[in-house]
Amino acid sequence: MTTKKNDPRVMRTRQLLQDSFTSLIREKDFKDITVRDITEKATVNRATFYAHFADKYELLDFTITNTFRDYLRQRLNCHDVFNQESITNILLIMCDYHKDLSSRCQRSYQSLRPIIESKIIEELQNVIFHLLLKGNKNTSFLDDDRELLKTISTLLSWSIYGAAYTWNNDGRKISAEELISKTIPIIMNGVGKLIS
Amino acid sequence: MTTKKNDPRVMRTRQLLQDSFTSLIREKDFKDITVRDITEKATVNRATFYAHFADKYELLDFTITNTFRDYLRQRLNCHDVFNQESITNILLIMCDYHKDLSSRCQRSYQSLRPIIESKIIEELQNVIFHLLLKGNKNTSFLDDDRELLKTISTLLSWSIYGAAYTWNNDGRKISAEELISKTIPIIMNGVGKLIS
DNA sequence: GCTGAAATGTTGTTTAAACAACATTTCTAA
DNA sequence: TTAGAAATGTTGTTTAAACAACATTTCAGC
Repeated sequence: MTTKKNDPRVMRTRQLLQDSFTSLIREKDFKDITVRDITEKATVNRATFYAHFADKYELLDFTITNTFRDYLRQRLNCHDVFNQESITNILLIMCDYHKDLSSRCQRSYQSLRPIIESKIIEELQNVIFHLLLKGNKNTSFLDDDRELLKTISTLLSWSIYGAAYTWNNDGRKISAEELISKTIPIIMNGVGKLIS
Repeated sequence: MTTKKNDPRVMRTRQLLQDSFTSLIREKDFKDITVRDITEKATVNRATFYAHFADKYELLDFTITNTFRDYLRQRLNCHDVFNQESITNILLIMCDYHKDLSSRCQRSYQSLRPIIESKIIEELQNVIFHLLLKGNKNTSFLDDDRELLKTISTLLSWSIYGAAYTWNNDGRKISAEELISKTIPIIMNGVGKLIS
């Protein structure tokens, strides 16, 4: 079966599985959720599950990537360019995201973290990279330039993710705004000269 | 295609079509709703629509019957027997139903009425018949008895439907409770001696 | 450790949904 | 009135979902 991912049936099935999973993750720890649970709630045959995902980890990846992408899109202005404002916004978004996730997945937040971390950062890295690209549209594009932007977006995505995660995990002892005012100068200092 | 109606795919498709239709009926008059509109909103192929329903009228029937049945089930105690209390309750339910329907289908209420009327009454008739049956469980069942109960439920369903419809359509100049106190005595008088 | 039950994957077959293409009817506006 | 656009039905083919049956792994309780 060479599942065309634009077939309405395929999209529906994936959506049903994703919805079912998001609903289950509110109630149970990830490790206690079985494939059977997921497919039953989704009213999808178990064999169909395996036609789409290797196992529940792959569905987790899919779900996390999707919802996080939506989350970003919703709160990011599509005309945004890389600057202090947009990076500040992203840090704020990441703070909220961790806050939301940890409350929405009470049962699983800790066990999920190591699994989803890389996906989130990857997505974040991508967004930042594209912000950087847009800011440099007119300049000629040597491979070296691209590499530099890649490096910057890697560093930024990890540091922003890490800052927000640590803030949330340590109990949010300061406000998100305080965190931002402490963190952003350092971040922007680091890349300031490179991209001006 | 001999559509087994307990296949999850079949149930899902019908539900999607029904939901799409209920949503469209809020916005548009029934006559302005095309089969294409329905299937597009439901993300179901148009040909699939015709595998389930002959035309939009059949979907209307299906939807009305379904939602009305749910509406009744929700507000009717399953232990109810035929008596003044349960019939009063049914009249009240029918008043609410007409009130709801006329507000929810502003665009179509008048054009829908003649089409759905028979389905609603049929359903109502069924419910009342079963209430009557339960009340007479122990007595021996001659065909003549059944016929009498049939006749009673026909009369009651039409009169109750008619009373509620007229009340709603004339602008609800009295409260539902007033309507009930005026109507129920007459209704119960008519059948009173027959079923005691 | 051993056993049986539950969960996980896998496979072949059947069935319903998607799709494209077509003929027919109904509307609409020039 | 008439041309063409849109909506309605219909059909044959392709594809994905459902299903049942199976082997394999995991795991809890004895």
